[in-house]
Amino acid sequence: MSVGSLYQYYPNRDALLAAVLEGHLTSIACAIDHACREHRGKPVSEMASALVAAFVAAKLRDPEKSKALYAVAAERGGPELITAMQTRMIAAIAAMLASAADAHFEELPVTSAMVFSVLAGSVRAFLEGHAPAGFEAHLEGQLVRLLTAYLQTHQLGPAARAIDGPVGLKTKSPNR
Amino acid sequence: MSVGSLYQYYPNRDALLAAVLEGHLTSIACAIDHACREHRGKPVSEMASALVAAFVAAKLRDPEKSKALYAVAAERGGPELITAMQTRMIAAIAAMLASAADAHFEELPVTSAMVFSVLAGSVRAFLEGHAPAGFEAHLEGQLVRLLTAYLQTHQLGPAARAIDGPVGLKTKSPNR
DNA sequence: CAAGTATATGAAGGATCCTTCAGTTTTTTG
DNA sequence: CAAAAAACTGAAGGATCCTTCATATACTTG
Repeated sequence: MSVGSLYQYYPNRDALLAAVLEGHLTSIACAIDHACREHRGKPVSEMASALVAAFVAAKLRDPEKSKALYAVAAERGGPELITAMQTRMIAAIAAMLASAADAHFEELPVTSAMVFSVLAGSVRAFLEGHAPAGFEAHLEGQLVRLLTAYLQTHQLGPAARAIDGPVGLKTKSPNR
Repeated sequence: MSVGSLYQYYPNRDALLAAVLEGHLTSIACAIDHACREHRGKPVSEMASALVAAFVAAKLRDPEKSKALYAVAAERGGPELITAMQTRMIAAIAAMLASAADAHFEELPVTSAMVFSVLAGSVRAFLEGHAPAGFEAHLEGQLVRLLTAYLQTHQLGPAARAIDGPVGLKTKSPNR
């Protein structure tokens, strides 16, 4: 494909890159949407697994593309697109979390945003190659462990989680 | 300061930006180093608090600068600098974690890298403005909660943590 | 198959950004 | 204070990248 042809489909460089970025983000948002809808009402550990699996699979389907688009994300129009898609994904996560069988989230928006930012941040660090060698094998497993632990921090008290909960944590303010 | 003067101190644009980036990364690495050394032998919850506090404070000291440097980090020379500094910080975290009073880490390099990537990723997401409004107030607290929960996933069994441990988790493979 | 339409191509023009350097200002020295 | 050294300045030159457009190719239609 030649330079001139591109300008027949997009008015300028920014529009072209924005379109590519939008396609990429949309496919990821759809994957997250789907995973979240499929796992409503499940325990948080399953939610964490599903979310991590969906996000990692979507991002690593074409690692080169994902990586290259990080540069585009910072250019004109990028931040707006990202914010919009991110809002959508965080909403999907919030809807799923709200239905958790074994946890209740006092500050759903904050928790959802946190979950998403951890997912996106870790995968980005990995893709940009800053991660130590051999990290790929551990990424998904560690993310599941991390998010499960975080979400279980919000677990319901002994009375409510009698059905299937593992040995519990304190319900609130876990540190200090 | 004029354009010409800059070229009296740096041979070219890349060298100038690399110097600024290096200064920034060094100050952050020092903050992490210090926090890690100060908290050896402590329980993991205190380690998490200290790490989060140090990293967040260092990154948010000059938010505009931190944010602008993300762009530089992707340019020529950036990735090398980042990788070097990151290796240093992950090593510091590993040294601290290895001395935890209430936990043992089977795969120290993986866990340390994970902790760092979560810290860096979340703060970046926040700085780039993709985070929802009012997230600033929650960032630090949520990060502490998240990392504490993750690290406590590696807690020693009932026998070994008799000294001060809270109600424990399973020692290994916490999900599925 | 000829004429018409849609799409493809890449060299040339223009815009933007990096770098240089001749001349000026400030500081130091004897 | 005069002379020399050091540091500063910004317009001009050069390099790189974005965009256009005249021309070529491929496809459609009657």
